[in-house]
This record gives sequence, C-alpha cells and structure tokens, in this order.
Amino acid sequence: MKKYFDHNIIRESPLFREIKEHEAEALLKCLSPRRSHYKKGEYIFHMGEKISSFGLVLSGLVHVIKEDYWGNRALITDVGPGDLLGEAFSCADNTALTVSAVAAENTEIMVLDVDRIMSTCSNSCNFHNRLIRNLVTILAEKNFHLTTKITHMSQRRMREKLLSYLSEQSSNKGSNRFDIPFNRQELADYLSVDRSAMSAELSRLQNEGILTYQRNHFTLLREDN
Amino acid sequence: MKKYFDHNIIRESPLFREIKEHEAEALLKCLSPRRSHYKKGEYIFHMGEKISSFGLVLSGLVHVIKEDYWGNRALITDVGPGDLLGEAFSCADNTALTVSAVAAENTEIMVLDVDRIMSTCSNSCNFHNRLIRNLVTILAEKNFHLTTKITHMSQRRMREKLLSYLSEQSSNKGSNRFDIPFNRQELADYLSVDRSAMSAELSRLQNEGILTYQRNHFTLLREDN
DNA sequence: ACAAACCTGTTGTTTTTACAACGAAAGGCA
DNA sequence: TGCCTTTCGTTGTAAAAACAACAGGTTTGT
Repeated sequence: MKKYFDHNIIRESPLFREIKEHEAEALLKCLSPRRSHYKKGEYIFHMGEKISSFGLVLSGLVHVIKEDYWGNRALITDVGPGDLLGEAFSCADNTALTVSAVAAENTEIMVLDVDRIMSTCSNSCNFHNRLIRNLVTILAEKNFHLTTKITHMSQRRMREKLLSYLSEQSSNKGSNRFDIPFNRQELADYLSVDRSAMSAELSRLQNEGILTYQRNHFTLLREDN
Repeated sequence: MKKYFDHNIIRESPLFREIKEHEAEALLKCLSPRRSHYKKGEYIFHMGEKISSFGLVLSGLVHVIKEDYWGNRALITDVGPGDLLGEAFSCADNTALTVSAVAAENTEIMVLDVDRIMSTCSNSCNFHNRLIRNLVTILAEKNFHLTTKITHMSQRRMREKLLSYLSEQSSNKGSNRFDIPFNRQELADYLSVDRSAMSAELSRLQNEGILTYQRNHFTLLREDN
C-alpha cells in the first residue's frame, strides 16, 4: 500500500491530516481504496445515481455539471488534485446525485467507500478515528464556507455584497487593512456579479470615503477615523 | 438520563436517527450533555469565540446574527426546536465564530461536546458509531442543500434563478408537474429577489409558454409537448 | 356569513445592474 | 528596454430588478 500514500496529493490531503505515513499505510490497507482512471470526457458519475463512495482527485480535473429540465448545462464547479469529489452525496443518507461529474482531462481518482470509513474496522486501527474526525472537519469547514458565501450573495445590492465580503475579510485578518485573495474577475464570479459594474461600484465606494484600495489591498474606513 | 431522551425533540432529532430509546440512554450517559437555559435577548455565543460544542435546540428560538465592520447587524438565520446550533463551527478545526447567536425567546438547549462525540468512548457503546455517522450525514446533507441554493442564487438573472429552482424541484419529484413548499414571499427570500418582481417574471414565463402554474402547483413545458 | 388578514398578480416609475467598448496600468518575458 | 498579455477602471447605453401602490382572490377566525 506504500504506493498509495507515497503520493504527495494524498499525504497533504486534509483527509489524512495528522496521520503519519506508517499509520496511513495501515489505514489504507484497511480501507482498500481503488484507483480509477478516467479519460477526458468520460463520466465519473451521473445525475440521478446514488453513490456510496467518494473520490480524492489525484491528478487531472473534473467538471461538476448540472443539466436542467430544458437540457441547458451549467458548470457547477471544478474539482482538481487534492479535492474531494462527491463527498456530500455519498455521506448523505440515500440522496440521489443532482449533478454529474465528467473528466475535463485525463484524471486519476482514489475511491473511498463511506461505509468502510465510517465503520471502525474490526481490527480497529487507531488512526481510523482520526480519519473520521478529519472527514467531519472537512464537511464542517465546507459547510462554513458555503454559508459565508450565501450571506454575501443574499445581499440584495451589489454594494452590500461587496461590503459584506470585505467586512468579512477585514474581520478574518483582524484589521481594517488587508489583502484579498481574488482578482477582480474572480471576486465578481464569487459574488456572482459583473466585473466592470463591480469595479465601478468599488470606485464609488472609494469616492464616498467608505474605503480605499490599491489593487488587492483594501482599507475600510469609518467616520471616526 | 431518561429525562433527556424522554423529549420528543431529542427522540426525533436526526442526530439520534436509528437509535432506540434504551440505546440512547446509554449514549447520553456517555456524552453527559448539559442543558442550558437562555433568557430572551441573552447571548449564546459571540462572534470571534471558538467553540468545542454545539447545541440541539429543545425549545424557544435563536437568532444567528452577524455584525459587519460598520456595525450593521444582519440576521443570518433562525434556529428552532430540533435544529442544531453551531455544529459547523464546533466541528471545524480551530475556526473562530463569524456569527453570534442570541436567544430570540426564552430558549433551552442541549449542549454536546464534539470531542466527546468523536472519540468513541473507552467502554465503547455500540451506538456511538451510529451517532457519529448521523453527525456526518447531517453535515453532508446541509452541505448539499447549501450547494443547491448557491447554484440557484448564482444565476445572473432572476428568470434563470427561478428556472434553476423549478427545474430542480421537477427533477426531485420526478415529474414536470409538482408542488413547491414555498409561498411567493418565501420563494423570493430563498432566491434573494423581490417578491413582486418575481411574480411578474413568473407571469411572463407563463405567457411565453415556458411553464404554467396555479398557486403552488407548477408545470414545466417543452416545445415538444 | 362576514370581516380581517394574508397572499398573489399587475402596473408604472426609479434604481441598479449588465453589457460593450475602450484606454491605461501592471506584470511577464524576450 | 520594449512588446505583449492580462488586469483594472471608466463611460454610455440597454436591460433588468427593485420599489411602491393597489386590486382581486384566498384563507382564517368568529
């Protein structure tokens, strides 16, 4: 099983956080994951199916897509090396997939069975509990990020979306001066608004003395300094 | 510990799904949760804190709120009996709260320590594993719902938000004819749009022959019937 | 059966946003 | 340094959404 863990993507995955190499080997033996290869364009899972395992993408890229009643396709997200694929569906209870996954490039995935993970094995390797804990952490953190994004996106006006996001960033960094990890296009995509309109709004906010910025560096201002 | 599980809210909670009464008693003994009471207006936790336990609301109502850099308060969500409070933060890794929770009414909460839940106890009661599995399921399902909501909300135009939502409902029900669980105001809030504008858009969609509806009953139409 | 409260659709007006097009600044690279 | 590419800000216009106000329908409670 050395061949599995001797892979930086796995070693550095949040799923194996705090698990040492020799521990992970026993663990992987116990989980006996399989590696799957998908050629570019090949489906990894289809909308409507139910799945009992999820994937850790080792290499390549996966498009998660959704097709609506009229057949329009939407790209929901991309999943790359180190990211999990389908973990929410496979961990949920008897929930059919509402999305499909397609290999956007030749892709290699390590497939892990949820029941195997959740049932501490008979020979109960010690680090199994840590793995479960890691899975809970991953789900919880994703949860938290999604909720945060929703609070920004559910602001009615673009100005409020921006201030909600920037305020959050400021709070994270513990200062009214901070850098953001997005360029303008990425931020616009994140907030689901038009880039140029957003640039204009930022400019207005600066003119009104609510904040200042240079490129990715922002400073939030208040009346009282 | 009978006093805990002899409470419909707990008994029916997804956290205790598939766990029978006598099993739950042992479990609760092992978890030794405490009950906390909060008077209306009292803070349950504050933004910035880190928490290592989450709550199951037994009675009352909790406002989850967020205060931005300029001191504007936003209501993020309400948490009522049977719902979990703070589970994402307490299960995440060392993540400070980005929201606060305030009792909107006199509220009773059962407080559960995450580490206690995650570490299968020394006398390893059998149903502990089921509890952990339930927690994973809860997190995963919430995850799934949040992702779904984001896919609707991230549509640029209101028409697309509506069609995204309705298409999803149709798919869930496995038919192009279905009822939705929201009234107009609730749907507008869910999609974060104005109700009357949304009503107008629905009307337009009907005129254009894309769908029909009477009240909460919708039918999606296609060119080819 | 009636009143009151609530929900829904409609319309006109105002505000906000998207869209398109472009020039300037910044960053990479030969 | 100079060229090329990417990113960013700006502007005018078109489209979309919010907003406000109201009327008809439905539901609820008495």
